[in-house]
Amino acid sequence: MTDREPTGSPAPSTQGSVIGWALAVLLREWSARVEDISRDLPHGVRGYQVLSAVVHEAPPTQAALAARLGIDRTVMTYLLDKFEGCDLVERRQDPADRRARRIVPTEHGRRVLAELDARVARAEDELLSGLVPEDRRVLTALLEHAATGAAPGEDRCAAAARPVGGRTSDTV
Amino acid sequence: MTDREPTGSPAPSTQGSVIGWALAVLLREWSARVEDISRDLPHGVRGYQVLSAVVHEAPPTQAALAARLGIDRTVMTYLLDKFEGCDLVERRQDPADRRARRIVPTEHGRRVLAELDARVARAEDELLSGLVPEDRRVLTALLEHAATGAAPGEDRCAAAARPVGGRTSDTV
DNA sequence: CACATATCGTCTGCTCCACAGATCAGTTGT
DNA sequence: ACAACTGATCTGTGGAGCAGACGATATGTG
Repeated sequence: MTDREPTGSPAPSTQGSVIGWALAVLLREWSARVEDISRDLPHGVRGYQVLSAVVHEAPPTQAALAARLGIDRTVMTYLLDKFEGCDLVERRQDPADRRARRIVPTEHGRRVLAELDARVARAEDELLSGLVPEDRRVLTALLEHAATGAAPGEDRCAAAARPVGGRTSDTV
Repeated sequence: MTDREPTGSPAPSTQGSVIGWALAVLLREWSARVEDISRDLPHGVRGYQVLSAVVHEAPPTQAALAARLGIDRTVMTYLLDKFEGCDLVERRQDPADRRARRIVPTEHGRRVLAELDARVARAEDELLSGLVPEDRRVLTALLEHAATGAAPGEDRCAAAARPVGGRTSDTV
């Protein structure tokens, strides 16, 4: 009986991890909408993310693409298989390194993505309809900045400064 | 071969959906860290979210809890089974409606969550280490606001004002 | 040049988890 | 009292992801 509750909500929802819940809710809603939009793509949301990364980021290799999206290599394999089958991307042997495959979008893939991007932009705008446009821009900018800083491969060592050992074992 | 597509799009600086990628990266990193922290809990990250919701939000019924976290009812059942087995929560029959179970945390559950919350707070702070404290607060506030507005069940009708019909049929 | 080691992509087997459907218990309306 | 509904649980199934092994290529070393 250390903390005897005052019978009722002691404090509003300020305590606890708001971030985790908010991220989960937003990503779930975003995924649901984008899933709805990119229903024709082989793997729905994931397919959109892959195609978007291929076109906009132009990752040098298949592994780099997988790493950026947090997808396993083996998954990326059969994912791109279907993409090739749908004439959205092509696998070309990199002449410099014949092990690697360069993933290049086809013309069809570009057109499809352009259309999807437009619709996704609208969906995102609707998703954040609770915020005034100014706040939407701020949120997007901060989100991108935070994600860039938190993405694996950026500055891993910063995490080692923590007292108790956290996630220093699993991720190599 | 840079995509020069003068069709409509004025080619904004960072085209493509930044939001989706950023949300995915942040949630993935958040989950990895919280997974590491709440390794003793039955279901890792999900377990933390459930326990957190039970304590902080005190949802009236099991179904409400599931809805808030976006978890299926059937999943919630065996999830709470393990939680009861670990003496973290209790299922009590609601005297008003004997079908419903009130999920109440045990004293042990409260203590465990308090400790986890502290560690998660530190992890979140580290996750957003790329932002200055001021921006962290802004991001958290906007995130919560956006999630509250976008969460299903809050104001669904606001979405119905859109021109083209999008996901107005599937979700209950 | 021969050899060892690392990387890239693919394939295989396994496990685990989420969703659908049926079921039981209890409530509400007429 | 009966029907219709909701809350929670149980069961079966399918798919998806991960670990591990494998062929192909590149690179470093003596």
